[in-house]
Amino acid sequence: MGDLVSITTAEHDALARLEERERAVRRGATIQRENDRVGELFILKKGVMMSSMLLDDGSRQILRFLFPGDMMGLSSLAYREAPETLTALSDSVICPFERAALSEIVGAHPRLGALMMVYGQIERAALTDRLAALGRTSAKARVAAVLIDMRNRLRMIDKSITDTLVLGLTQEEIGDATGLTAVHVNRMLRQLEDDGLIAREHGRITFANERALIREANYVDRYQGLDLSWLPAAR
Amino acid sequence: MGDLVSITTAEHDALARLEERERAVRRGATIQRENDRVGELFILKKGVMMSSMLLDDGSRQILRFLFPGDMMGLSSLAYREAPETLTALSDSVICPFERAALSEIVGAHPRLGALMMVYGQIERAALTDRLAALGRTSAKARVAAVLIDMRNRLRMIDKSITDTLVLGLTQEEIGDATGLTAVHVNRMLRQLEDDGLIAREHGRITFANERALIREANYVDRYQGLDLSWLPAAR
DNA sequence: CGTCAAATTGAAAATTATCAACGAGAGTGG
DNA sequence: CCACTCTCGTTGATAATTTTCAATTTGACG
Repeated sequence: MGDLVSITTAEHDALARLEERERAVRRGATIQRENDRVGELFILKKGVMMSSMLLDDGSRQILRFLFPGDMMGLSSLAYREAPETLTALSDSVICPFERAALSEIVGAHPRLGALMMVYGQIERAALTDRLAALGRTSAKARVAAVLIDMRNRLRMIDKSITDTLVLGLTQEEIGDATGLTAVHVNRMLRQLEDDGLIAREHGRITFANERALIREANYVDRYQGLDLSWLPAAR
Repeated sequence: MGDLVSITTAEHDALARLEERERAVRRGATIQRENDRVGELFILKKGVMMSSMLLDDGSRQILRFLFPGDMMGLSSLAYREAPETLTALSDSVICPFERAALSEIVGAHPRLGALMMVYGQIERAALTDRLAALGRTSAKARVAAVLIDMRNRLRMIDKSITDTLVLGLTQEEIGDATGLTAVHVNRMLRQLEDDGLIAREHGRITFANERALIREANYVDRYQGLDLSWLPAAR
């Protein structure tokens, strides 16, 4: 949240209290399973995770990739049972906390409450972008969008990333995020490569023509264009 | 919100202040256009509306259908420019209000702030369900899901609706919501009819086999299974 | 070196889109 | 009251996209 607006010491301390406890999570481990009774909320401190849903026929839809600083399991605020599954894509560190801790913070620091609403709207915009992508864009565009999104969000943690990245996703995972089969993801990656938009060597992807890739993907960066001028003063 | 939890008089009055101004909107009219500078937020008081996005190639994705009681344009809380378009599907009445009004309410009534977060999570779950549907279910299932969802949400306003409803959507609109063409929506409706799951006569749809329809659609009602026991006491 | 998950490729099948035509019903102006 | 027009729904034929199935190949790692 500190990336959105500058935070006072008191606010910082309040947020830090959410991160008092830490828990390491291994790649592949699930910390919240769909339809299980919900428990804690989490902040992702280190690593990459994903939120997903499983359908009756066994297929999986990845809803969102999660990066350090993201809050996870907010559905506990509304539901008795979790609507989504949370799984680590890399070895990660999470900070579990209670719903009550959130209530307290928002009570004591109204501006942080407002920031959470902002955070919620950014997430919402990201979800609706993906909805539009799944509903109305080609397989190639959807794969391109995942690549760009991954790059941008990884860059928020590690500024050194520019046009080359290690995805850390299998083609099956890309397929589960884009609503495609792993086989077709493979073909789309090859097409993007043949078109000269990307280059690949061992799981490392280079953006050979970033502008064209962004155009191909219909990509909009939802961490841009924010307007936080209305936020209440810090207290 | 009063449907979620019982509301005190003070809370009720605070919310009523958001609905002081009213504005009638004609079917087809747009009250917020994508990429336009955002202005007010709205509560839908009467009628049915939709939120949608337009893609570069001119195709449209309907993100969500909106019913009385829904808040609209919350993206103004985060963005300078609107990420989605808001359009009336029937003659409607909306109540515009300012961001500041929301801040005040949340400041004065923490429990209403918490309820807004709950509301946000319900919306989120609805969006992720649709994401999974677009990514991983068949055309027939997606069309069935729209029918059931419409029925359930209309029933929240009008309890007399049980197994028959007037959709109020063209097949093109159903297509824009499900990521299909109008032609294919037509064929899927015919299939659902041939399968004996629904019956149709003039735009009126009857659920002939509700259980099978829900199974076909993979439908989960996100207004069920809420847990609001953690909410702070009213103040 | 052996093993196993992941990536790659080809061929065939299934799903969905596109194109084109026609019909039914609702308003509109003469 | 009668063309006329327009949107919406319907249907058939064909094309494009994506999946499925079945092999291989590659690379990482014990």
